[in-house]
Amino acid sequence: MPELPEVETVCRGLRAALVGCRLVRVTVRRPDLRFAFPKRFAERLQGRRVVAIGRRAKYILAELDDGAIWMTHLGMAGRMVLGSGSLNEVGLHEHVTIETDDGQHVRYIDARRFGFMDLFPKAGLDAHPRLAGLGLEPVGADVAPLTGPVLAGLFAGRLAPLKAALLDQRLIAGLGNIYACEALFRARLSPTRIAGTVTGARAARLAEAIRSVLEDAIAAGGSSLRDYVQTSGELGYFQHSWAVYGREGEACPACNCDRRVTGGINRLVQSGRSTFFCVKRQR
DNA sequence: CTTTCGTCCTGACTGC
DNA sequence: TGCAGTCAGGACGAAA
Repeated sequence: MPELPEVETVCRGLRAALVGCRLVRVTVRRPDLRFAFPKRFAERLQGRRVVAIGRRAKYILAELDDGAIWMTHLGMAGRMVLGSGSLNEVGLHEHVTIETDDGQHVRYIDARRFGFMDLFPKAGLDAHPRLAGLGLEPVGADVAPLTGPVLAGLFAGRLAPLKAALLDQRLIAGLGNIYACEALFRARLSPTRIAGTVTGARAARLAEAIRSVLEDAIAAGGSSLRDYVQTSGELGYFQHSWAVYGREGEACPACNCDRRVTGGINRLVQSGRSTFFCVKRQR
């Protein structure tokens, strides 16, 4: 489910509901998500008040009143679902349940168990092994804007295909497979182009495309793939705005070329991931 | 150093 | 309808 826009959507839902609340009961049902929970996770979380909730790349970071950070990564299929009232049924794959002092609860549901949680002192935030190597944050009010020259600087000298460079979290943090494809389409750049050749006007187009596709997706509440839902249980709807992702064989929505003219949306596999692109428009 | 590949896990979908 | 095979949003760690 979650790339940056979906994580941001979940973050906003959690922030609105949980900031100011005390976490009065924490139940962990499976100790074996992607990584083991830290020692005494539930006991340490229990009784803490949530001070703030933010996001770095695809990580949800909740600051607690004892100076700790509660980190959640949703992996490929993780969901945070808010509710209130009785908790008589435990859902399938509901690995963590947290109840608050004002009668709400948040359930962490993750069929594939690729997600994980951590709990550590805020002083160690910048040095956290999952965060320390992350690259630029592409959107957000409190980050330096991603510009063409900045992007060109990141890619300078890189021989990797552009698509692979976009997925490299050490360069730009938070882009995933879907939005990397969509950004390349908006920027009219080929996914197979050598990353280091993206300079000048091309870099400016790509920087703008990355920002705009992420912002548009956040505004739409993210993309719903299979069972993705927001914390409220509502569906995001940006998947209807995908121009190329999952559209192999269709005509290009921008130039309308299709297979009869050896164009249209093609699919190829790059470093094990599907890439969708218009062979005519993206160069 | 850079880059690719296999891997973790379950569920949904496709095609026979 | 059943069943085997394929694929999926991420990211780590081994290997080349």
